[in-house]
Amino acid sequence: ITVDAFKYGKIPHCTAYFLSHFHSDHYNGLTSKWSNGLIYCSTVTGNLVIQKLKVARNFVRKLPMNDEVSIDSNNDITVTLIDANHCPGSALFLFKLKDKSGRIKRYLHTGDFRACPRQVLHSAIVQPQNPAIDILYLDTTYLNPQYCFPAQEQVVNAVIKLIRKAINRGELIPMKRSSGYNGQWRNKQPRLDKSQLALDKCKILIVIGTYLIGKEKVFFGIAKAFRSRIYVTDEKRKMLMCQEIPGIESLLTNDPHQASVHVVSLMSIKSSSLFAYLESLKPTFKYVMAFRPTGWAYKGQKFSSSSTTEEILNTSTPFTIDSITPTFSTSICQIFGVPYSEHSSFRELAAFVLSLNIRKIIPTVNIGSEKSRENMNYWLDNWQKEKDKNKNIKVVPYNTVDHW
DNA sequence: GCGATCAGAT
DNA sequence: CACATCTGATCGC
Repeated sequence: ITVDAFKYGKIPHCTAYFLSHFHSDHYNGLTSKWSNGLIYCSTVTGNLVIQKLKVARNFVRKLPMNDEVSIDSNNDITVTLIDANHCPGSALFLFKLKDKSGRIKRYLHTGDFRACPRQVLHSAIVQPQNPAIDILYLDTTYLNPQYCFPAQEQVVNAVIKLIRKAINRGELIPMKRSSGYNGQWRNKQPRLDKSQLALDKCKILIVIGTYLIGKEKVFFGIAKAFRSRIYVTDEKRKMLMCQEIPGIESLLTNDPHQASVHVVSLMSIKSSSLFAYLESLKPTFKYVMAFRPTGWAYKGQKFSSSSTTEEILNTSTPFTIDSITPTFSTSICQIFGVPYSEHSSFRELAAFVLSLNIRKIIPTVNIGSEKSRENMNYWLDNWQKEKDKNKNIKVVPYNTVDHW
């Protein structure tokens, strides 16, 4: 069995190639010519592999979420897919492998994930009902105390409030950029009556930067709040159609003038491109507010190596409308980085590891340098020892199953 | 002239 | 600087 290992071509003795989610750094090497073995993944990821990469159908095995399924004739290998909360179709893989003596070994591979209580509450792994996980392969992208961004929901709500504030004003809100020069501001104060309190009426365009797949909750959330349709390219529409979201088609449009919320590539969120974009959409739009959702956008309080586990778990990360500052701001164009992450924060990694009984943890990200491996192991060892002290392991307390 | 690989930008 | 690309240059055939 391998996970996200397509760039090596045929791997000796590998009979099952698993794909955790549809991001290119994970499916790298998978092309229409693939014939090295069966690919196992979620339904959504499978749809994308067939649609986008044109991999032959008979090489793709779409697996259901949450059910334990056997992948060999002897029933010696089973897998259970758990929603990874990363991008649509992303999954954690729980493998159970029976060895020659009949003992079952459990391996949990997180792929890329944003840890949440729902995952550790899954009947296949919840403590204390389940045996220990022998090996956890962990997405350690933000396993560093400086990464303490807020919940996705909080970020989306703050963005909606910021947009509403601009609508109420009838134009963009003058804001200080985090550093450097801002362009000239006009003095005019538009006056709006109530009928004009909508994005299209005040000609404000909302632009969201995304990759091929991911950040859907940001643009669906904004579109819903302001009753706007969503402009996407035909390419992006195809990607979204693979996700089997009910009623999605009436929300999308390929006419940029028919939607106040536009989804574009993250790379086109820069001032030069946005001015040109705005110009091309005259006179439908006069202003543009652009958002780049990314994990590193948060400048909040940080933990240090002296922080106790209790501090880490109990420290919240406040995020409100006032936390949002533009990286670029003129009277017609603003760009905001918002800490909307699809990887676990440092805190969430702590909560995830502390909620499970794990024999051994193998980090899968930031493993290039010795220094970084040492730092990560420091925290992982701390949390593992913490559990040894308390003996009985249980799920770290939470308010909602959606996030710690 | 094509694909593979890599530096660079965002 | 992380992320997950995308673009453009360079290398090999």
